[in-house]
Amino acid sequence: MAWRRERQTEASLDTARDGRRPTGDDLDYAIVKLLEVDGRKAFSEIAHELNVSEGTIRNRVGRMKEAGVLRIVAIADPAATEYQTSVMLGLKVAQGHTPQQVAARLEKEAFVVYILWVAGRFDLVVEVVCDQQEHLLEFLEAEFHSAEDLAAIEVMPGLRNFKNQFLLKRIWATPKET
Amino acid sequence: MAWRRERQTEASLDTARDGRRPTGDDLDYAIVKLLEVDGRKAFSEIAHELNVSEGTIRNRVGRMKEAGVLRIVAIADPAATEYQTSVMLGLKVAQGHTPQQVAARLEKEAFVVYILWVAGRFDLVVEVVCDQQEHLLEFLEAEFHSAEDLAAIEVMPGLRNFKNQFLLKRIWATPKET
DNA sequence: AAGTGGCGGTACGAATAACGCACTTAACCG
DNA sequence: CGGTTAAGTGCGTTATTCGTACCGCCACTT
Repeated sequence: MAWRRERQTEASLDTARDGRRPTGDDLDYAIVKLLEVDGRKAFSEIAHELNVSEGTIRNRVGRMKEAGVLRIVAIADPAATEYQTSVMLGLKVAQGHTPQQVAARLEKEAFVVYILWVAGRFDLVVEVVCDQQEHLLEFLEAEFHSAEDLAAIEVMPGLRNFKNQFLLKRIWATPKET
Repeated sequence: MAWRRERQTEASLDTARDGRRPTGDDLDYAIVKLLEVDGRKAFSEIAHELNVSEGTIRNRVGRMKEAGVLRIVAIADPAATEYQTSVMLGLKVAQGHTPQQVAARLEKEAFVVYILWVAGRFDLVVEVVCDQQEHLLEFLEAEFHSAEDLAAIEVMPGLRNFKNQFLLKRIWATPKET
């Protein structure tokens, strides 16, 4: 869990009331968990459920949104939504480099929507989504084929997507709100 | 897009006022577009922007949620969230079967969160997410290793996920709200 | 062609929730 | 040990949502 924050000192709060309430990072986590089910759930309700004040929920959610770790969005029916197919890449990391390093590099690229470190034939499985074919080719050339930290690249063009439980490929484009 | 509805008869409404306002299906679509950016946007604001009453937005959103074509959820940043690592499968479809057929079969499985038909070494790239290891093994055995429509399976256990722009792996499980 | 039922939109008061701000508490740091 | 900062809380104000009744339109009935 990367919900770590700095302060871990709130054990006091925990015992402050009977109905144990989440402390520190767990609070953020608990809030997210509730919001994942219903993104419009009232802060006051959440506050009541977690035994904290409404203001706290508001602050935490605001902070998380600000920090970019949380977004509340509408999702239209996957069956009704069409998303462009992408490219799947199977990468073998070159000697002297680590999957982490490569992942760290690729992570920053907007076209890269998914990076998974795996065991087996590849080291990394990466999905790239791009609107225009030209961009894609340029991108592959620049970031993959001419990369020194890769020993082998296998490009598997996406032909059709049958299922995608996550979607939401590029909605993140407009981060500012209100 | 499957935003089609029945009634297309509201052309009258369209011209009823100066600031043209979305008609019929377009209204739903416009609402979704706004909510995709900010899932917590006030109905009253949306109403004002689209030149309809707040109640209408409320009704529409409620109906869409009811119908299951719309969900408003929180999404946590992949980098901050830890989700159990999954298994990536590279599948080669057996002679006499098609990727579509196999995909259609796998699509129904809850553990399967992603299916992509690709060109290259594999026919299908499939991601499986599962809480418990045992379930996963059983599942692989039952649905993949003993499947007749597959010629080859390559299992690539996920070691670590560096980026996942979509997430939302299993949230759809609880469709009802409030 | 009038009657009628259903569906969707609107209006408006009551109930709720969110916001802004001042205040308290607790940790951190010379 | 005070000063400083960051987070949580309480509360009055503002804004939004909810409940409900009403209206208009269309389709279907007889």
